[in-house]
Amino acid sequence: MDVVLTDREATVMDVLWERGASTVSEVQEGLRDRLAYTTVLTILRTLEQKNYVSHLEEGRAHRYSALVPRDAARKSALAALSEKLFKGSAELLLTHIVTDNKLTRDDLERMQKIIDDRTRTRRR
Amino acid sequence: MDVVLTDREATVMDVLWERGASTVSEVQEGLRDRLAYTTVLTILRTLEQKNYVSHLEEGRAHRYSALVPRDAARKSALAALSEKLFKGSAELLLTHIVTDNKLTRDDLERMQKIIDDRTRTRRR
DNA sequence: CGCCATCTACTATAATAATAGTAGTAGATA
DNA sequence: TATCTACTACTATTATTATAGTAGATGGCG
Repeated sequence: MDVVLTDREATVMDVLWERGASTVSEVQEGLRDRLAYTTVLTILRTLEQKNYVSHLEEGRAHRYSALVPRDAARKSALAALSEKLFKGSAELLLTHIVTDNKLTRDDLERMQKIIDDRTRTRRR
Repeated sequence: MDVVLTDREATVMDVLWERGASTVSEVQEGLRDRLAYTTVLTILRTLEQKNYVSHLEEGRAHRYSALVPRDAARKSALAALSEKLFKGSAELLLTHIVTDNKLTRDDLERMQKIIDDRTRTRRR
């Protein structure tokens, strides 16, 4: 499943992923930027149209919940970026991450471990 | 410097990065998708307006060249994605890459080596 | 030297994103 | 029960993206 989110949509999905099913007001409160109530509602509608969220009636209000898992969104976005600027190569992408000068030796060691673990649990 | 490219813009920049300075026709030929000449021109204009490319007159034609290096675009895009879906964490991002099931053991080992090398040449 | 092909400049259009206002409804409350 | 207020539905606006057409200029060729 391909999950394509705009920046703003991602921030809204984040609220749903973090808090779970939420009403429009709750999402609005959960956002860092102060957006109009109707703006938040519009975004949720768009997301619903894309089938990324659904809602249940709850009294007069609607309670929205994420239909797509965060990981799916992450995976899609990574794949898209890799295609767009890294010739579809995960390795090239990783190389860019690890050659980032902001990373400390500690960061690198933790990354090392992440790959280590993965290599060990990998079946082939 | 922040380099934000749309998908299509990225494919055009790719041609410039690969072939070096090119005329509109050359870019058009270098693109996988067959776009109208004027479409390619329009995209180059947009990129010029964003200061990502510049051009020199060459006879009646213009020869466009990239002003931003590919690495800068990659870095910007990675940072943006990390912010958007990975809470700004490079590690989280990396974790997602390496847990991708499409990666073979070989891929992982090469990644391992990339980090190894980086760790060794790292000053702190 | 006149015409044609090639180029740029300008304009256009449909789609999507980001943001929000207005109208109308229905539950809660005084 | 009448009113207020929170909530959704619908509409609107501005910006950007993606794509391309038309007009006008110009250089090369026959």
